[in-house]
Amino acid sequence: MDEDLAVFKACSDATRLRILFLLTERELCVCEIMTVLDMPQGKISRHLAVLKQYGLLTDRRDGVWIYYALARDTSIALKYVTVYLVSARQVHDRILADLDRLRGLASQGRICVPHPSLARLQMDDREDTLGPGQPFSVRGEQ
Amino acid sequence: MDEDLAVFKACSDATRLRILFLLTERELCVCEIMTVLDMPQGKISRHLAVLKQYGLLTDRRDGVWIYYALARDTSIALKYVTVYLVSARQVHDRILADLDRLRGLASQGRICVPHPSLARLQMDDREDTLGPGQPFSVRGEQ
DNA sequence: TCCATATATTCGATTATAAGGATGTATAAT
DNA sequence: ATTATACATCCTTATAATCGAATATATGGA
Repeated sequence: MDEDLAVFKACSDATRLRILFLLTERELCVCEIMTVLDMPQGKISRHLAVLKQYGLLTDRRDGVWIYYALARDTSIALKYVTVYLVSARQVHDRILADLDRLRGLASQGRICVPHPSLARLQMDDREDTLGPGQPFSVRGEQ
Repeated sequence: MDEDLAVFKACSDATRLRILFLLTERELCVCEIMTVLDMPQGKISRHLAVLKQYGLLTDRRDGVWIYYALARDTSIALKYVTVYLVSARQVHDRILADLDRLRGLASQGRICVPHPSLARLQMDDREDTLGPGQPFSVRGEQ
């Protein structure tokens, strides 16, 4: 219950919501997020700390970089919020633009890019939480 | 997107979350909610106003009473939050207790009770948003 | 050891949110 | 008309969240 409340508090900020949407793509380090969102580093770090404290994120250090990823199964609310994120990411223009920028950055290799062997989370697994025939279907992407 | 954010803001308060859980049972008037939650009327009214302003609730006047009900299909986030509410309401002790008190009140006829012909929302319809075999299945209740 | 980079944290100011309590308003009954 | 009920709203205070800017920490390499 309190964890569920924490999930909604974590999601009740526009910047944090955009970060969460980005993290449905794959795990990301701070510099990738701040570049995509074009926001100062301190701001991103603070929001990541909030998200982690509320149990939505895990982090993993790889040398200088710290990669953040969506946590799994830490609360009932997070389960449904994750399904929401995966389903809604192709609906909102701003999120689509964010994801485009993210993919553009990675392909240009302009900033730190995680080792492909380590950086992939099978986020698409989480579609399975929804039954077939959903209005905001995830199939057909990528 | 902004509507989605509004939904999460609306849910990021313990009192409002408890109100939303209560409203998965059926539409309710203010006096029912304040009695079940044992909170002052002004506080409940203010939270209901917030929920309505954020698009989560509809209201309907019936004489002296104003009945609030969960809105439907006003945003993507609300769709998933509603599924969450229906699925999680039998998991959290505090929510179970709230719902028990609500049913107890109604059966004792101690406070205003909506006309049965008007007061029912087919909230169980919303289970259909989830596929079968969910961890927090709704089937088996009532 | 010294430096550059990536990230975290602190500080102070601003703004947002929530609560209690008092008051206002509509409705219904007498 | 008056009164009671159900609800909304305003005001004030207290607390918490957010931000920009600056500073601190940790890592890896020269």
